[in-house]
Amino acid sequence: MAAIETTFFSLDAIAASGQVFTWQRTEDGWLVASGKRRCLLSQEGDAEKGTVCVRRANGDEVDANELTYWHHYLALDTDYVKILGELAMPEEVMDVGAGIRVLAQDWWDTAVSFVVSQNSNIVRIQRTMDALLDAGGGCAPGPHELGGLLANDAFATSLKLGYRRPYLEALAGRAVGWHPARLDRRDVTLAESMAELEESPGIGPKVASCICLFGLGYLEAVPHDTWIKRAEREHHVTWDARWGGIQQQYVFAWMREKGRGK
DNA sequence: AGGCAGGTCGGTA
DNA sequence: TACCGACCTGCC
Repeated sequence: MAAIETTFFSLDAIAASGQVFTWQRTEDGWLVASGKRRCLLSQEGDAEKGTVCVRRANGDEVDANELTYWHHYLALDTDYVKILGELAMPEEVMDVGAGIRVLAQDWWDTAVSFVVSQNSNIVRIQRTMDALLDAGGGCAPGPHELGGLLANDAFATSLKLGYRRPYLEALAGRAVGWHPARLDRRDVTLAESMAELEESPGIGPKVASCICLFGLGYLEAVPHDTWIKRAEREHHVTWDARWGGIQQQYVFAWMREKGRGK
């Protein structure tokens, strides 16, 4: 099986960070879906120094092409030693978030996940996404497929989307034969991508910034959720212009860890 | 028991 | 522009 030496990397920390809802825990690792691809990931060692094993979903070897894809997906082609060094976050924040990286997810996966996520909680979001992954044969249903699934009233009701259902239907309809311009051109600004996404009902600034950060590679995008607003209010946090999104993930983990206590 | 959860929308000032 | 209540659901 393909093995990758890692530093500043933890599968468990990433899985718990609330940035991805297309991972499912298995006996000895994670069954991961991204777009129409799937793989099995496991890790030995810890966030500071470890080894990640990449296999096909059926346990077989991956070829070089697939390995390159997952290497990028896991942000292992990004220099976190440099970035974390320059972000210079307090040690306490670094410790709580140890091993978190911002994944390079499939944009559609993130669009579906974060429309589902609005005003909800992580347990519930994951349950809905698990049901969608199952319905999609292990991968998130594509736009056309999702539209069909949601048109089935019994299935749609079983997802318990509440008022998010029409939002997801609108997203599916809009994304048939369409994707953000960012995927075609590198020169699309964050503001332009945000505006483009916010044309879809149910996508506001928070969800749009999550899609931009997790699914479109804008590492400067900072999703403003309730925890982050509190961090700004109570701790006067400011955001790095280049990697604010990475910083946000660490602050998010730190705030949630602190919030658990009280 | 009931506030709150990785928000967004439409209405009001 | 800025603020407010409503909104499905169910965790904690």
